[in-house]
Amino acid sequence: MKFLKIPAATITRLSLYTRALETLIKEQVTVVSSKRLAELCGVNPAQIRKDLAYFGQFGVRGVGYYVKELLFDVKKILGLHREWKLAIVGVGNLGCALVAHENFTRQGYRFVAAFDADPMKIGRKLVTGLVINPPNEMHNICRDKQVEMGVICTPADFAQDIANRLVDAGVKAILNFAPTQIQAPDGVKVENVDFSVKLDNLAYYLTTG
Amino acid sequence: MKFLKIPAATITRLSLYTRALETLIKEQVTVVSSKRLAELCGVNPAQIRKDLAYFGQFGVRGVGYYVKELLFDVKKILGLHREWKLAIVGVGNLGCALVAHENFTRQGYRFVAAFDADPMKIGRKLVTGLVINPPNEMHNICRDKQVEMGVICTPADFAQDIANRLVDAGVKAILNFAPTQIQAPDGVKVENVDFSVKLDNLAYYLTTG
DNA sequence: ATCTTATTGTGATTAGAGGCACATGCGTGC
DNA sequence: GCACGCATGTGCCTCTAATCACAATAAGAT
Ligand SMILES: NC(=O)c1ccc[n+]([C@@H]2O[C@H](COP(=O)([O-])OP(=O)(O)OC[C@H]3O[C@@H](n4cnc5c(N)ncnc54)[C@H](O)[C@@H]3O)[C@@H](O)[C@H]2O)c1
Ligand SMILES: NC(=O)c1ccc[n+]([C@@H]2O[C@H](COP(=O)([O-])OP(=O)(O)OC[C@H]3O[C@@H](n4cnc5c(N)ncnc54)[C@H](O)[C@@H]3O)[C@@H](O)[C@H]2O)c1
Repeated sequence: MKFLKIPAATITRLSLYTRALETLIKEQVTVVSSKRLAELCGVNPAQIRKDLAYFGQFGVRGVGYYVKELLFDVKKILGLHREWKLAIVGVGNLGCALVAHENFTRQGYRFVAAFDADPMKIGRKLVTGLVINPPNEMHNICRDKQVEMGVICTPADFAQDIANRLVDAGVKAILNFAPTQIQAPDGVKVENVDFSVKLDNLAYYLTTG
Repeated sequence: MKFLKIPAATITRLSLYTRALETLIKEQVTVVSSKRLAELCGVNPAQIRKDLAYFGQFGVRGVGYYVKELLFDVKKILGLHREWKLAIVGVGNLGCALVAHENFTRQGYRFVAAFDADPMKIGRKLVTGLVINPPNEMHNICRDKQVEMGVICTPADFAQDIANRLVDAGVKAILNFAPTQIQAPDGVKVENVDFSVKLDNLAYYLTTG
């Protein structure tokens, strides 16, 4: 089981499952069937069972899944049982919103470094107390603070350069908000968050049906 | 051709192609091969040709695609040849960043209405001059201003309620930033933008490889 | 202890998307 | 005006992912 290649879509769904499970916990639900969970997540029940089957057996036949246990297990699979250290590059409108967002902290994502090229911003403190540093210190600071993930919130033109610096600083995972395709060497994972693409999808839908 | 079912992934890629084509125009490139475009977008050349083939023939054999023409055609396919009217609900950190974002305007997405439940915010003007209205005026204002897409930037607990109101106001497309699954009737398209899911993907990658 | 009921885990099946490879056809040069 | 080179458009194949359907099995009732 462990050695099968796991679809990327499965990982994405696992993330969704953790959310649904967290709301179930809030609602004091202790046991959930794949059917019910599937409804909450908008997927097929068999899909859930199969997704989980990649990693082992977590349910009880005839009963379902114990919510708290399953949440624990899925979080562990995803690597959410520990804290992750992030750096943000580009503390503009979007960057500030991200740093301020307290859900991330709750989930174990912590911003431990911030960078911006704007001389007016360097040295200033964010609401969280984080000091903004110049980009040329990225290498040293990221290594010092053991940054594991980099978040790019600069204009698109600089994104590739920033990515290179992050990689150079030993960062192996990048979340890119700039609307551009970033090249990274093997062993470095890049995820893009792209609002306009989503809007374009909606535009297409409204245009064509 | 026109009547085949078109994969969602194709639409997403078309959006990527428009970006690459726009940068090519900036670089004064007039003709591009599927091979070159594929490199820029990080996809397979045949994929590009196939994606375009769903909608017609746009290239010249032995030559490639005329950049400007192709951009025009792809934009038209996506419905980006016109302006779209958006409403934002929840003008917090993220909501403000979105409204302030000038790329959207450049692409033809225009925020024509803003809503927030916070009494301190109602009546205030955003940087764009847009006035913040209370949620109970959503129905009338959206209809008045002919809002076509709704953007949800409220905390997750309120997202479904907001979505219902938007649907009620005739909005047929919703971009949801709240980390929750939204139910909408047939004929209404919901797209989710979910940062934490992307972070979770990175966490999984760093944990498992 | 056995039967019933519910729901998992999974092999088989179906659907679909991506990639290959070649025939098609346009432009250029001779 | 003809031949050659080059990149498109597309049929076919492969591979992957999603769904179905059922056998395995746990809990509770009789
Ligand atoms: N704001 C949005 O809603 C939104 C939506 C979609 C995409 N994006 C993308 O996210 C990115 C940031 O958007 P924003 O609205 O925050 O823009 P912004 O202009 O408010 O902020 C950009 C920040 O990056 C900094 N910066 C510029 N060059 C830099 C460099 N080389 N190194 C470090 N920092 C640098 C600037 O000083 C500024 O603080 C852009 O690529 C934008 O296209 C934003
Ligand atoms: N900020 C981020 O980086 C980030 C990242 C991921 C997800 N999100 C999600 O985006 C959403 C907004 O995030 P944010 O950081 O802007 O939060 P925020 O708290 O800064 O803003 C939320 C806004 O919504 C308003 N609001 C609350 N209830 C409302 C209602 N019923 N009707 C209308 N408005 C209402 C609030 O008054 C506030 O202005 C949240 O769901 C959050 O989880 C944000």
